[in-house]
Amino acid sequence: MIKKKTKKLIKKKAKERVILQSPKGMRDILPVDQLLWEKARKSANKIADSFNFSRIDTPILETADIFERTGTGTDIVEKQMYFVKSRGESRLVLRPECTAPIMRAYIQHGLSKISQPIKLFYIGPIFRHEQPQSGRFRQHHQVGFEILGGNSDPIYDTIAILTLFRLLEELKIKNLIVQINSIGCKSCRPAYVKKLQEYYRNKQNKICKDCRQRFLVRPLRLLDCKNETCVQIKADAPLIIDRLCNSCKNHLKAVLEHLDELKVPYSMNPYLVRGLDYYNGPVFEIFTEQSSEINFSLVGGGRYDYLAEMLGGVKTFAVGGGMGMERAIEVMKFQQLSGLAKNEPKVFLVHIGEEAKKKNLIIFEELRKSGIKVSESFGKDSLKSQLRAADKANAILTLILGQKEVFEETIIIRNMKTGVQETVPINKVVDEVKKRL
RNA sequence: GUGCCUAUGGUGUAAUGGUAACACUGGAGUUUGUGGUACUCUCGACACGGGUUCGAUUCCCGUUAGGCACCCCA
Repeated sequence: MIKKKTKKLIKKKAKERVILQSPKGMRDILPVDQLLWEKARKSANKIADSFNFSRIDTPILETADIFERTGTGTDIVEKQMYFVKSRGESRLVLRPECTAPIMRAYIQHGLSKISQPIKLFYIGPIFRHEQPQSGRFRQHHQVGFEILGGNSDPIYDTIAILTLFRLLEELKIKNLIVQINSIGCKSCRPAYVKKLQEYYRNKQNKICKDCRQRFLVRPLRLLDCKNETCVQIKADAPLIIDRLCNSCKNHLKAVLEHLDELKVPYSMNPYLVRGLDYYNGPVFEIFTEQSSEINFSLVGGGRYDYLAEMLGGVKTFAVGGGMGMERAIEVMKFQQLSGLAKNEPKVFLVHIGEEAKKKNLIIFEELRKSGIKVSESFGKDSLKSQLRAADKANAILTLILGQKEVFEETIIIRNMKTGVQETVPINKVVDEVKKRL
């Protein structure tokens, strides 16, 4: 007994360290993955630029209000927001999405007063307290494109879809398909919902528990259920695309025609709905086909003409969508499309002796200033280990400086591929290196 | 939030009721001024807490994290 206690105490003392772990569902992005992230960010910037979207950054914290006003009845807002303890009285949350904050900024800064529509894009982290899974995190990053203001021309829906589609293409992701649906507007959706509820009313005892809940709160979600009997019942349920008003019907039709002309592959998904309440009209998601391992959507979006009013602004036509960066990167890895070239050093510095090391520091600066990427392992002293390091760094040339060379004011240039070495005057080293690269 | 599965060095894997093996990686070296192959040496782990036991990395419970499904979503 005593023995055990003592032992545990010793063990405890030895292990008296904090258990360091990133919070659940939140990950470090390590150097090995940064190339992919860099690629994703660069591509987003490139696409944004070519489609004339301007960058906007909004705070990571927002007052809870703006989400609560725009997402009543949605899980994202009701169950998944992170509240931040702060000194003031305002209730702050980590943003669970970016569309509402951007609309907030649009209203707050009077962006409706400049030429419309205004095209905005963003890249940043968002936070949702949900159960992590592959492709699902509590902190994830989205890049999104929003078109605010102007009229509700279907061409803008098309551009929103096209921009995100081209971004995925730019990331070399293959087998893309857009899924599209329309969820109607204020004039046709209520009538449809009524019809849907009528259909389900006498089937209450057949559908699952969740669906009975949905029946009351969010009837559109009835169409999302994967429960076996629910799926059967769903098959005969009225579909919203059959009951759209003329305006919504024509709007959707126009978008589809544009997509046809652009040869963007799409399929109608009459069961597609959105997680947030402010959407109307066409909604879309983008998937990759064929991979059973990846069954999540990479992009989601739609039209949200009611959002501005919900936030207390005037009616503003708007459409947009976002791409999940983690998911896109996951697919890039899965499809092995990484083929990204690291910017590797061209020249490696090797020293023998203290004098040479000092001198090498100067040469390091000279080369660096003249735009040559140079690496070293100043902390190692043996020639062998330094050359080994040069090899691992994939250097093209290695500059070897020993005592003899310091004395003679020369330096050895070694071609790492051929092994050929030449001795050159040290004051011409930059030119000599450039000549050989 | 619910259910099921998992947890051993940095990575990928072993084995065991008596404190852990292998490979890769990292570090040092193979007579000291020459890398990429080979060889030698070396650093490095039983997620955390509790219980059963003479003794737990191993069995049990809890926590945490990861995976999968549901919910939902990018």
